[in-house]
Amino acid sequence: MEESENKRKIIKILFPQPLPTPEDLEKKYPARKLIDGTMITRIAPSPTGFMHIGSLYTALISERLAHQTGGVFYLRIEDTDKKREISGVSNLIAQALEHYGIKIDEGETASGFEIGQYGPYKQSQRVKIYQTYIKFLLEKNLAYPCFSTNQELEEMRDMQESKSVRPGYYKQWAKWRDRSDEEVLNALKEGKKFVIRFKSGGDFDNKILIQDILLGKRELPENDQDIVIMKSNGLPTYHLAHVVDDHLMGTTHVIRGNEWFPSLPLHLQLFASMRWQPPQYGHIFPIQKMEGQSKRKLSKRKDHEANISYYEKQGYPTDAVMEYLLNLANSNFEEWRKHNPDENNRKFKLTFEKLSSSNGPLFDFNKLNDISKEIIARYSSEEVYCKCLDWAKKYDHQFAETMEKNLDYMKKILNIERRGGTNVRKDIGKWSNIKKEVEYFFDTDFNMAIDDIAQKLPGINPEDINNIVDSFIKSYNESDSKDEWFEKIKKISRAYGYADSIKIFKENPNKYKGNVADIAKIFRVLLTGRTQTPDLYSIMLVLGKDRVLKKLSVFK
RNA sequence: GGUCCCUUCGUCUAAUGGUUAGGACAUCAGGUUUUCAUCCUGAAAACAGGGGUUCAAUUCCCCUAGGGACUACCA
Repeated sequence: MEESENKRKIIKILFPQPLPTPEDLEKKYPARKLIDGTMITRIAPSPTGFMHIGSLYTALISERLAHQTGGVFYLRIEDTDKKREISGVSNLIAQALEHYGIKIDEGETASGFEIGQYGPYKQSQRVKIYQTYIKFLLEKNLAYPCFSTNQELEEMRDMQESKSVRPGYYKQWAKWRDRSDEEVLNALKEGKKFVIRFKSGGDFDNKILIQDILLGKRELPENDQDIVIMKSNGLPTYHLAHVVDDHLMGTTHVIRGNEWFPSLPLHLQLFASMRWQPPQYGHIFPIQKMEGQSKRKLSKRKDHEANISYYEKQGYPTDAVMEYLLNLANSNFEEWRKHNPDENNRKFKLTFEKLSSSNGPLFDFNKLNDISKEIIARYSSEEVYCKCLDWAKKYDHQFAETMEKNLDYMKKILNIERRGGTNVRKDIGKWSNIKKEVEYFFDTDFNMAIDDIAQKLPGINPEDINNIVDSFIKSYNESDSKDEWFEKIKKISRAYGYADSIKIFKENPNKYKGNVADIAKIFRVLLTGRTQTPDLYSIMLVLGKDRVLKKLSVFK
């Protein structure tokens, strides 16, 4: 009798302020009405830096699954670690999600407003909720205060290591687990710092059977660690917050990184001790990178491509990044895209079954670039112009200015080999490439060194070059049709001992100095400084007579 | 150290108790195109190793190796 009296005292000291009861909270956050198969999913990042490509990946998967099943996808900010938090980042996450077209139904949106009935969606604003359940666990004798100092814990760990026993705070190592209420009261009166620990009933030698959506049936040892559920600053740890929030917010499927897999027994234990139904879990592998001989997780610090803002800075269309990730998630996406080239990728049905359970994939820029080129090739020149301009306004002001000043000219340039025809150009993979691709259209003071030119035109007699250019200039007429224009090129080819078609040249390679492609190459190099460009005729048309002549005459 | 996960072309992956182990990207070589591209065709390229089970194993089982995750008052 006296014992429970003391216990009440302890709880009163621990939580002097009034708290809602678990019943209050159940009423405030009623279970969601679900139809069979509806999924409620979430993304729950911690605002400790930029948004990781892996978070975007899990967000994408979670969102698609929720919305495909008529469910809800929400954003919850896990900001219980005040030391590592970087202010302003939480909204960056919402903005990033919006930027990539991942629609959240609940949580703080990009504009800063919170929507949804199950909020607040920021854990730091839910402290009372967590404390309600911590108090509940204390009352049920499923939790207890622990006054061990960091130093004591460290010493304990060293001891465990030296005896080579499993480290941690459990069983006989859990010093405060079975202290009397008097001792606890005394410690509190002395004003000692404390945390609240979960009192685990688990045994490490027992195995529990779990069912992961992606990994299937697995066995894990029971959790016997008395893990901290409330830190000394009164905030909950991830484990407690996860269990409370995902229960109250009605999450049905938790998709998260597989670094959480080992703590699954703990989470299930917590759900059980609250008598709650746990959600279904799916643990996905992180996107990795090769370093030397070994793979490793994409690191926030070391790898610029870990940060999703990298892709924006580079100017990859958001769809390209999304489709690349979709492709990683379900490899049959590729097949679907092939048969549905013009569909919005939202029409693609993402499935758990196809979600790979293999090791973490290596990030493949070749693949991203390819996907991106295909996507950009499908855009009209108008779209290319607008999207590129949007990008340049943010990341290349000078180029943005150039684009705006030369709006019509720029559109003409971008329109070359892009009018929805069958032979669309696929050489632009990201907006930051465009500048280089159109450079020569603006470079009127073209002053390429003669040596450079000769280098790009090996095997062609410099004197010939001179004469060929001369003949061309003499016959050049800006209003020539493509056929007329090419006829002139052919004529020049013949005049200087070059075959006027590749076919003819191949029939008698020894008869000619080269073929019409070599002649075209001369003009290509002189006009653009490069050997690979879009259609030459179109380029000249867009450049206009003045620029063409200026560029050609520079060589003289 | 302990616990757990993973392993098919360079990369992402498909499939299967019996297949010439399929596709995509990348690479290379041809071809079409009046130039450059696009496009088309083709080539090279993989079941980590060793044991079982089986008429038959890449597929099932075991071991080994390699890789990864976790082992915080971080998430």
